[in-house]
Amino acid sequence: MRIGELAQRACLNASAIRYYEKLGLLAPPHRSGGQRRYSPDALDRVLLIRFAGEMGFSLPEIKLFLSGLRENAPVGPRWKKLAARKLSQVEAGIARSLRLKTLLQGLLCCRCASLKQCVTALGLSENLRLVAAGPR
Amino acid sequence: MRIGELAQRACLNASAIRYYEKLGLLAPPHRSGGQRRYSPDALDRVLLIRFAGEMGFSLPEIKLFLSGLRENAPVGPRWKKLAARKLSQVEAGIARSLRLKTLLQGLLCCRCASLKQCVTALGLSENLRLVAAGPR
DNA sequence: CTAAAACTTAAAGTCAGCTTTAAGTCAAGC
DNA sequence: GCTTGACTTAAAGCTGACTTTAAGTTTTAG
Repeated sequence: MRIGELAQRACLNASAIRYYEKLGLLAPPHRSGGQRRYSPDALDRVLLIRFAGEMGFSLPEIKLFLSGLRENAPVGPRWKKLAARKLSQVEAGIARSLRLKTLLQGLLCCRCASLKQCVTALGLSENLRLVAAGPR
Repeated sequence: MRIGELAQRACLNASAIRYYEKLGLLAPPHRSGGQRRYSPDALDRVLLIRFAGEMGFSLPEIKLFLSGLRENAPVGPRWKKLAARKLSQVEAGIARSLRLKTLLQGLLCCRCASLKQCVTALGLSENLRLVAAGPR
């Protein structure tokens, strides 16, 4: 498989594949006449990287846990630890977003004469601190 | 009030205040010997900007709705429209994060022999599309 | 009066995750 | 053999919300 086909199948730009390789997330493949040729396994790998990315893991984090990933190896404690940490981050993000939602709904429904009044009427200085204490 | 005091009271860096001024979110204040001097109202304005920022509005968006903000003017339809849009974005983000949470929990609890098996066993290619269809 | 702290500016740097550009090489179809 | 499209590289550019830097000015405390 050439890089263009791999990219297309993974719904990525070819430059992203090269970028992953440069970062060490993807092993340098065989080359034919200077051009990269990929085995079908590479697609799995790329999809796994994308999947982890969608889960909110950064590329260095993905590199970290893929580096310990052997073919058919059990899901290790390192991965579990990372995933648990990410889970709590996601939960914190949800909690924060729910507070935001409540605030936005409050602002949308209120009948204050001005936005400023509205903000103070809702006692947002307290909520502001809660909202500001987001994830990451 | 000098810029340092304003910044401290708003829990910001002074450079952020100057940045807001440069973007047109904050009116250029009086100057004494070339240095900015702020009225107490400026603090309200800055806090309102920060608050909107915490709500997920970008600085251009904030500029847009603050530009129509008059002292004690009623909350206008423009603001309502922006806020409603932001609300739906926040809701979409929450929905996405909840799916992520479910997936992470599934991955953490499963007993698959390998991460790759696990990912395919959970039918993540479908969820992947759902998760990928996030806000923004 | 002096030293330090706070201020001024424009421009460049930071972070992530890529994309774009420039200038060139390789492969495929006719 | 020639054209077109896919590929190669390193380096620069993009977004957003600032921060940092460098070099200079003003204010304040002692």
